[in-house]
Amino acid sequence: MTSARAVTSNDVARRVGVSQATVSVVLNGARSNIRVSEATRERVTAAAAALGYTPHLAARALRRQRSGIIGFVPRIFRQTPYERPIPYLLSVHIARAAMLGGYHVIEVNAESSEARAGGALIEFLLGQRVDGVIFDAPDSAAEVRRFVERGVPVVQLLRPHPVAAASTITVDPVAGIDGAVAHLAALGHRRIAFIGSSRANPVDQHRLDAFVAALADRAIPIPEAYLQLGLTRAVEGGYDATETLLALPDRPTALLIMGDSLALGALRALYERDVRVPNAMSIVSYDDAFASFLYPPLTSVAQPVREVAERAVTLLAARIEDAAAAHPPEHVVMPTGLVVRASTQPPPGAREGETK
Amino acid sequence: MTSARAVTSNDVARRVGVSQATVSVVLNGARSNIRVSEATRERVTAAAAALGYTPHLAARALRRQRSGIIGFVPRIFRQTPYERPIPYLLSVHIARAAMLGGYHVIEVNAESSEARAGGALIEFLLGQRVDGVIFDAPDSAAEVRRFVERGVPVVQLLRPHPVAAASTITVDPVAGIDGAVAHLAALGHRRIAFIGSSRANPVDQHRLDAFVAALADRAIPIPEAYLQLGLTRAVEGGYDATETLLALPDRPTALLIMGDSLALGALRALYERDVRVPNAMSIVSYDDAFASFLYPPLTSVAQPVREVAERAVTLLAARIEDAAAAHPPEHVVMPTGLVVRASTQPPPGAREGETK
DNA sequence: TTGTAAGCGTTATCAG
DNA sequence: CTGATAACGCTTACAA
Repeated sequence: MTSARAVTSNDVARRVGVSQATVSVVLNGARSNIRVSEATRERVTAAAAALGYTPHLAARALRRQRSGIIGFVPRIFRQTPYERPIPYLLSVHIARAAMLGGYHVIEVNAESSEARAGGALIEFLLGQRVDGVIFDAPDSAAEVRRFVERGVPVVQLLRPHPVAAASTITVDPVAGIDGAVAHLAALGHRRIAFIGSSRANPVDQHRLDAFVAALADRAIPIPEAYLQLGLTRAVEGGYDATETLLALPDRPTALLIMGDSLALGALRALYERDVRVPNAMSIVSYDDAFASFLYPPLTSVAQPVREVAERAVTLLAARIEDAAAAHPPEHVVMPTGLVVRASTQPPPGAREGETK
Repeated sequence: MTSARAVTSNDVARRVGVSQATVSVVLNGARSNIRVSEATRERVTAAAAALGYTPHLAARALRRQRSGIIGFVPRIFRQTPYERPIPYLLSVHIARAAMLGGYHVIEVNAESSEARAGGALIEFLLGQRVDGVIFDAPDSAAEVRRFVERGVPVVQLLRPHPVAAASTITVDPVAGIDGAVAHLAALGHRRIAFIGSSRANPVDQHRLDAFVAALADRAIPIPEAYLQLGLTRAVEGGYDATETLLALPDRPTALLIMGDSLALGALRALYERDVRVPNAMSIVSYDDAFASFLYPPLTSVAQPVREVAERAVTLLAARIEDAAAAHPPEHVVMPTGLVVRASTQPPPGAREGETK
């Protein structure tokens, strides 16, 4: 019932009647020129399969001075997974891209800031001697530096901290947000409100700026009350902001909402008040994570999450596989785009009339 | 710019002017009785901190013959968390519980059956010499056996395969489903439809049986057309099933839906046809994963996901930490319960009248 | 109280 | 073409 000691390359060697080194050479494929006869090669692979041999990765990592592992540190949880769709998608795509590149991913999750503050998760990745690390919106610059200091290649995604030697891959919201405003304006909307996060983070500020600029370009006025910022709790934040907007004397006809989770809350507020989407209110979300699953399927500003993930992996792989070369940090910026679905329509009284 | 070799316990030792073994003893805390003087202890810990020493886990695992890692193999991906809510929650709770128990979790994900079939993920966990494995609805019994054969403790969650030596933690749907039917019946519903998966899996069969039995107990008839089974794609499956039910001449007044994702699709179909929930149609979902975020917040049969996760970890920990003892497989069954929210109401013409 | 040394399972560098 | 052999960084008897 208890585990007999796991089978080692030595066991395989003994069974074939060959040295352990030969087993290693055979099993590592075409490395170090083809020096083994076809006959022994076959006997070795057969024996390995028969015994169910699986190389001990820890031993290999120790010897090779390379773990073959990329660490992934997603942003801290808020509430439930359903309120953090982007890190989830990143996780999926990073794992896939890494496997294609011959790496494995170890993802460390903390459900709270405190759990993370202890540093146990970071310490775990350091202890595993990960070959590279991907941060999604790191908690602090200090976390990032832990790796940089040790010469571990790091790439920060989406909401980077300013750390000199770390690469970043971010998304430029301008094209998507301008596209969204253009789309709404073309439909005839002139009362467009914005639901977003506080301006504390430059990324959020950037989105807001893009929105304000897009309105200005089209000479669309923007009352102060149309800017709903500083939301903390995702779904509930969207709900509250929408309630506030609906109570306004001059209610907006369209909402630009900085996240699918926020949009979920907004939809709820609208349903409750019987404000139909898109008939009475148009909605555009940001993320395009699960926007297509909602009813109505939401027009959304799409972040190229998959491309970001793939780029992150190839960027790390290049640094890992040629550690000797100088690798100045790269700063990649990827574009956003608009996906039009069923949540946008001309505003209520514009059905047949001015398109302006 | 390139990584100087990572700092080892040897480096720490040299800096303090003490043997490497002493460093190891100090840093492993109170293990192997207190044999080091307070003075050297302090100098060692100080030096370790100063140098930023992090033990090389691979080396430790090699020596200790224990990785300190629990593997988690969630069921195969479907797109977003909204289509696979349960494994997502399991992941969160397993990671938390493991950390509390002094373990780390490595979770391996495949976005498709093919990616998994290659066995690279399983091979990775075997190679890491995980101390134990948690499967969430394993893909095949063969996967599970790979670990059992090697004496690695295994626990299968929710949808186990019949593998002799593996423990299981499952959920009994009866209490929750009977509770749901009782709740609907008490509200006056007599036309209750069921949206679920094919009967291929015993777990799904069990849920269906529970539903049929609950109806029989209350002498509520169940037309064949009210059983919508064999759905494959989660959100879309719920949508299609609901459309079919709405087209029936004798339309149901309540839906019992075997998953939050299915319910998401159902809600969409209902919104599209302007069937108001709960006024014109009552809905109960199964899972209670994100049921509370939808509008209206759904009455739902709750699976004790967190308890399942915690139990899985403690079960494994017991086996890992006392490998010598005989550990017959355990088969834990946990109960479900009903959470009443806003998606259930008396059926349309029963507002004031017969309750029976 | 501390140091020495063996060995965990690999890979890689040598000779043969 | 193949076999010794020396690390990799750590834990743990055992010796001093």
